[in-house]
Amino acid sequence: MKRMEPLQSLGAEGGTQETLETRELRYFLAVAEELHFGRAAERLGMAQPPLSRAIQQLERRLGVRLLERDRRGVALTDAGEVLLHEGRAALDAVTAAARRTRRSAGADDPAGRRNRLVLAVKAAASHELLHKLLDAYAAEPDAVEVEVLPSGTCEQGDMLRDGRADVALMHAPFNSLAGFDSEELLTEGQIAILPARHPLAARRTLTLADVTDIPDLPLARWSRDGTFLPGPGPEIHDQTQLAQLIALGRTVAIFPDSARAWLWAEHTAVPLTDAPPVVTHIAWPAHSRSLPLAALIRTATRL
Amino acid sequence: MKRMEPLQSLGAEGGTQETLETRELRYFLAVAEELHFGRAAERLGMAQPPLSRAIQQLERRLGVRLLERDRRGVALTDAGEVLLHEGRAALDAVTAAARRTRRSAGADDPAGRRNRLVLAVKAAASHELLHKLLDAYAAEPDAVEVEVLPSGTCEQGDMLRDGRADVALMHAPFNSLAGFDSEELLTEGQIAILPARHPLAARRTLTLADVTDIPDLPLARWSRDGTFLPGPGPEIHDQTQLAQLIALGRTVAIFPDSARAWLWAEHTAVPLTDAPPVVTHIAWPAHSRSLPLAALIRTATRL
DNA sequence: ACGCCGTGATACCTGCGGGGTATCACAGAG
DNA sequence: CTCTGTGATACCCCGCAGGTATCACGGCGT
Repeated sequence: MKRMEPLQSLGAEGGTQETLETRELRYFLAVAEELHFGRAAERLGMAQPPLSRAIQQLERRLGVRLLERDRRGVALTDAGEVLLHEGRAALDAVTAAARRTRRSAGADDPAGRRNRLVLAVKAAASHELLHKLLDAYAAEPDAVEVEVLPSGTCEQGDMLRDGRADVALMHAPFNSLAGFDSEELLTEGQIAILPARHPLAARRTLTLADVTDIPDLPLARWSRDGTFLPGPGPEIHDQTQLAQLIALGRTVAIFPDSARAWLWAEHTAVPLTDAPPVVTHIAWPAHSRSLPLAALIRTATRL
Repeated sequence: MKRMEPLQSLGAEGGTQETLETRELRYFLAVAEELHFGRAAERLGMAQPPLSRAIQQLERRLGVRLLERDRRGVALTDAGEVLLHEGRAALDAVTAAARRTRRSAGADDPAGRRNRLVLAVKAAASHELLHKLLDAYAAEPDAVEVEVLPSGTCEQGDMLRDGRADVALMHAPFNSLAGFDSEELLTEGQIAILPARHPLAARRTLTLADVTDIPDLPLARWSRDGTFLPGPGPEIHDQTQLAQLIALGRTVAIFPDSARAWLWAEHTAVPLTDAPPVVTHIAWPAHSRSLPLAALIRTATRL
């Protein structure tokens, strides 16, 4: 019955060898994003004092000053900025690990379907391609369930990073493929979608310059994570709304060729000669080792 | 003085919403790698019973069976396999966050040099290129300190992943660039390095087939994370040792062109006509936002 | 000038849970 | 049938995460 002595050697000069806990990362990210201990604590569902203490302890453990407290709010130091970025990535990786583990056992699915794949797609984009892909994959001998997860404007990358999705259809140059493996699937030109009655709708082709500066037809602005870039055009939340506004002659929009699939009678599509081509890729986390995923990718590439 | 009630709502059906703690990941990885609770506990510097409990609790929290205990050791379930892979990546990301944060404040450097870059290179590869790169970068107006970190055979990727390095020189197809951003720097052919006295050393060119099956000259085997692939050739730990063995007429080796820089008098280099070209890339974590890093990359691309 | 907010920091307390030791249950080997 | 080595249980303890109460203090309104 010899009890083990404390054994926390704790190097004399402030040993900071331990790896961070995700709790500490969560706390720091909350503070770094809010730049306000009170609000951060509220967001975390805890009181402010323990938060302050936890951050201090984190700074001590890292031996690095992360925040400049200025008696009137908080500012990030350079090191804090680094931890904000790196910590986000790390936390995403941790939640991805949990999500994918649960998914592989069907623990996050009401029907308990094991080992399914989640495919993130920009809502209503690449309908044609998606349809063909799903059909072709379903015909494969060892196909697993594929759940199609519609994602907001540009967040397929986030979904791959934090494990909500296993694989995504992404559209260069709108989505960044940085950090993922990917295969090219389809290249298409872009079209301007105009009200059929508008004079420009009669043209055979247009240029970007033609479309971006039409006095009576300001270009629509899409929401990007809830906020809108400033500009004259209407703020668009979903595609139906956009389609209606175009039909009413209030705006123009630029889309890849495949958007012709959902045009209305009051719409006219005119090819843009100088718009950059849109390349649809299938993308997945670079470290993935899933066999069903590999099969899906193989199917996609020989589409 | 109203005390807050417990408030841990804990969803009726076993709420498992929380994000994993890195401690749990560390524990699981240890067990999953050792496939033995006792050894894993020892490696973690703790006793076995708390480890068992922690893993059980992890399984409960995820709602997933990770290990098949079979009264004679332990086996991974499918879900366990997933968590092993994803968890490694996640843990790497967490330690990378800590390392890079500390580095950006100079907290991990005896001299306390802030904001330096760590460049991982395969020891003694691309001498020429590396030299030019460092010189060119040092001449830049806002250059920071660059620490050159020699890395073992193929672990530059690991070093980028876990934050020991910020940027690396990698050699396709030996290193996998998956998951990183990269720019191509240099393409070179490969040469066979032979003992000067060997008959084949007289040839102008050789093919892979010529070199791989020479009865009296078995191809050297490099150590890969401490172990060696089976084969007849000598086991090589470092380049000097290899050079000596070649000089003694005991083995052949295949290297990129730039290896000519360190040849001895007793060596002869013969171009291989059918060896795949080696492409040296500069690679960095895709999510990196560091300005000094961007400057280094810019310098590298215009060599 | 002076109290009044609102900021983050401190002081102090409590309870959960992470970690320890002792022991069990059991499967295979001798 | 014991002996050995596996992971699981039982039980205990104390460290620390988290709570409340309060402080120190910089702006700011009147």
